Amino acid sequence: MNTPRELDKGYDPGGVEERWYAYWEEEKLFAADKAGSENPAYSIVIPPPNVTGMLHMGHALNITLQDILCRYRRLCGDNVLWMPGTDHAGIATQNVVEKKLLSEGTSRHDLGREAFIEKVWEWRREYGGTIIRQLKRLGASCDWDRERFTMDDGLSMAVRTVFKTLYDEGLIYRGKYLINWCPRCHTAIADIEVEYEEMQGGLYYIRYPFVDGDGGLVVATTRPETMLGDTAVAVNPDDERYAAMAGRTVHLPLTDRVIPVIADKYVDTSFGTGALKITPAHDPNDFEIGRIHGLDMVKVIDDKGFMTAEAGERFAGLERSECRKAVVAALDKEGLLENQEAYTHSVGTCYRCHTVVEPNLSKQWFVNVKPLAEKAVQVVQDGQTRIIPDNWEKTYYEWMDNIRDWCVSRQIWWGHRIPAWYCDDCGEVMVEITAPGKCASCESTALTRESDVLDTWFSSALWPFSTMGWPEETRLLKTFYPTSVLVTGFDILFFWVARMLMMGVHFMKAVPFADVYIHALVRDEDGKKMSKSTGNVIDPIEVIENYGADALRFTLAAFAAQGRDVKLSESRIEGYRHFINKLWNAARFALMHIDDSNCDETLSDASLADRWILSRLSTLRQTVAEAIDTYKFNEAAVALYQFVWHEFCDWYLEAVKPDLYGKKGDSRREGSKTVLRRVLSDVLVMLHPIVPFVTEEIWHALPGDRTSIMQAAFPTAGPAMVAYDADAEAEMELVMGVITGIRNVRGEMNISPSKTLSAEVHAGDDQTLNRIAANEDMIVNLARLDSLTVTTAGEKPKFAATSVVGNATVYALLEGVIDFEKEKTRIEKEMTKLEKDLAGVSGKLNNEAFLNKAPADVVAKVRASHEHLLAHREKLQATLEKVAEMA
RNA sequence: GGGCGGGUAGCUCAGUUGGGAGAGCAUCGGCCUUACAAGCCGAGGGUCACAGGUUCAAGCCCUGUUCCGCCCACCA
Repeated sequence: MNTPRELDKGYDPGGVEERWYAYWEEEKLFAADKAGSENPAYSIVIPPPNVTGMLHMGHALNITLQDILCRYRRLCGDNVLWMPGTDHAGIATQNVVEKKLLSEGTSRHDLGREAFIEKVWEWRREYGGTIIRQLKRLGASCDWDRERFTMDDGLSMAVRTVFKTLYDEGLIYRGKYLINWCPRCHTAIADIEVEYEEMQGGLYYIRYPFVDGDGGLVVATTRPETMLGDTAVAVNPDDERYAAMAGRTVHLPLTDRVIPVIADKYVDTSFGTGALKITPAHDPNDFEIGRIHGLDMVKVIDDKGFMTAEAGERFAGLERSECRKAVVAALDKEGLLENQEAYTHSVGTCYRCHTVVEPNLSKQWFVNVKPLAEKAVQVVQDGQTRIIPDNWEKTYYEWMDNIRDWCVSRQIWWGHRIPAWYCDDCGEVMVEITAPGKCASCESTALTRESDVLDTWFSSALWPFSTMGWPEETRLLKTFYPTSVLVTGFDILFFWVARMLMMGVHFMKAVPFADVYIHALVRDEDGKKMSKSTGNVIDPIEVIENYGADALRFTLAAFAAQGRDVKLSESRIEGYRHFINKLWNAARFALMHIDDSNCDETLSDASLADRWILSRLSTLRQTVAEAIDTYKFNEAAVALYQFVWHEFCDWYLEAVKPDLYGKKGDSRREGSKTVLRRVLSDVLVMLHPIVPFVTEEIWHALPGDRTSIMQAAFPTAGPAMVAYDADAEAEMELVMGVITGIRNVRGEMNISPSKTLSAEVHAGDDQTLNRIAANEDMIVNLARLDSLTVTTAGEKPKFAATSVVGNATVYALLEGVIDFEKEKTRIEKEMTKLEKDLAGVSGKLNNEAFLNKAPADVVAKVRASHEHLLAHREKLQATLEKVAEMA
């Protein structure tokens, strides 16, 4: 293909995106570890979205940043593995499928465990691909042939191996403790899965009459229904009001039980009445006190949130909130409710369904994570894993230092079933990777498998190595573990990142990732976080349909400043869509001129504009590479935006038009065509990680046989023509200044762009004179002049508007047009600004301390600036006087 | 109670060896200039939350105050 393909007038992402994505997949361009690859390995494991998930802005940001890194690294020649997959999301998925069953008039209990699990797999086959398809629409360049699911056989093997190993090491145990119970999901949940919400409630003051003698103790509680399970009242031994009462007994109202008054320093004398009711089976702190004092544990609320028989005949069977009302009414009736006041406090809720959790006594499996946490803290302290931005390190340490045992068993059906078996005959507990045939103790074959499954995060914690084939020693592990970076939001720092570090260090003897890049959270308009379950999500797919995936990606990248949350605005996305279109049109223009012949790596004839844009390009190359290397995605995006729009389009393309439209075969024309092609092609490659679709589309319109832009190389120090050129930059700045000065006059004086002007420049030195004279054509062209005269000095032309640029004074000749009043105002305005700058600079130079203590280069800079300002003012002053005469 | 982040143009936000206050959108004025009106050329707009300190020099470093947001702990 020798002639450039013609591009449509405006960029329409529809169609283009699907076409190129299909092409990339067909060509296997996302595949890692292609045969013979000896290149440096670079790997990322995707934070696996829930299989039930729908793409939200949090995903979009997360995926975009990873995709930028992966695409960039591929362009740099690395052997890149981006491991994709989804999470089985135990509770979330079970909820979804249960809801579906409900709408079909059945339930999981009707089906039974096995049939239900089969239903979930069916659901997964039918709907589980949604989130993956959505990631693809965003452009994610994962190695899809390696896609994993946390319930895959291989991952299941990893889970069982880890479980057994930790059990054998004594780090996993089973026991009856007070855990957080969700009555709706009907399962235990871990401490960090409890979300606290402020709620309006009441504080109830209840009198517990003494058994011997008159009076009683009054306690305050927010949960009167739990009093039915009280087994003591505690007072602080240092509390003069109550100390003597310890050891006495009280009647537990509404029951026929008698409970002791005990002394414990835990009691806060300043809260409520200073006397605390103790319900060991339904409050974590009471549980602790109960253990210390050997109190009975009376469970009055069952697993579904209803009162048990132990709550007494009057209340058994009531739902817990109904029971609260009933208890309050009963107490009131018996005259034992002393007082009742409104009270706001935070209440724990289930992070999945936001039902109020019930602390409940229950037999569960736990991981003793402390020993694992210590090692995981160490590797961060050692710098084996860097957390970026590093202020998250503190949060990480804080949590790890105060970590408590992790309750990993869940009373649901969907998930990794705990690999433990109980002997029906002797009660022996066996933890094995595969089912034991008989009891290790009594040889009975009557074994029952544990019915609980594992917390979803247990399998997620193994993700960096389980996806690569562990416990097998695979080539994948050898090549790509530890991974290069983990990109994630801080909301799952504890849920996921910390646990991966613990498991990775423990089982692989190596950190799971060298870097952890923590990005901001995309919040909704109220500043609340968008969550999978609350449904307050903005749909990125809609944004993609309205603006294109590239516009969304560029916006997210430009927003991704470290340490700040993202609040998306429609107008911002629209602005970046305009940028995509700008790039498109610049390419269209370029393609009108470049052809197969201008691929030269050397330049025989370069104009100032050519040398200047190549110099700017060399700086851009460094800026972009450095920005991506340090996860400053916004800096990369902004630098590219600035270059493409305001340097390449605004100046370079306009400046080279006369050359391009010039005579065929002219060396200047050929030179510019070569530069044009070089810049466009380099910029496309640099932009590709951020906006993959439009860059691929343009890339293929370039002349010559093209492979994918994904197979191009990120611009490096060669070729020689792309180099920093201080001289070109200085000269171009002067020329741009002259042009801008004249344009400014036009604007301020309301002179139509269609009216051509003449101008005169008086240059103060030879270099300035030569530079301006050498670029007369560019100035005439871009300032829309009909003629330009350049001299070393001279009188100010009578009818002229003036601007001062460097060591030159530019006069736009305006005979018959000039409004001297206006001109006077214009110059005075500039003068005011100038005086202000001058005052600042003079102040410094008059300050001896500054001259003595500031670094020499700074002083020199200020001196130079001072001289420039003085010269500038002098020129303006002279002009102003002349203008004032005319006005 | 502990910790973290933030307060910069009308809005959304960039801004690190401390030395020039910036971008996008919005606003105002002028343009169909053959890549682009999704565009072009100009312009206006600031007590960098407040108060003190360090420094020759502070949006940036330190202290205090205040407001907003988030996380953790406690919550009888």
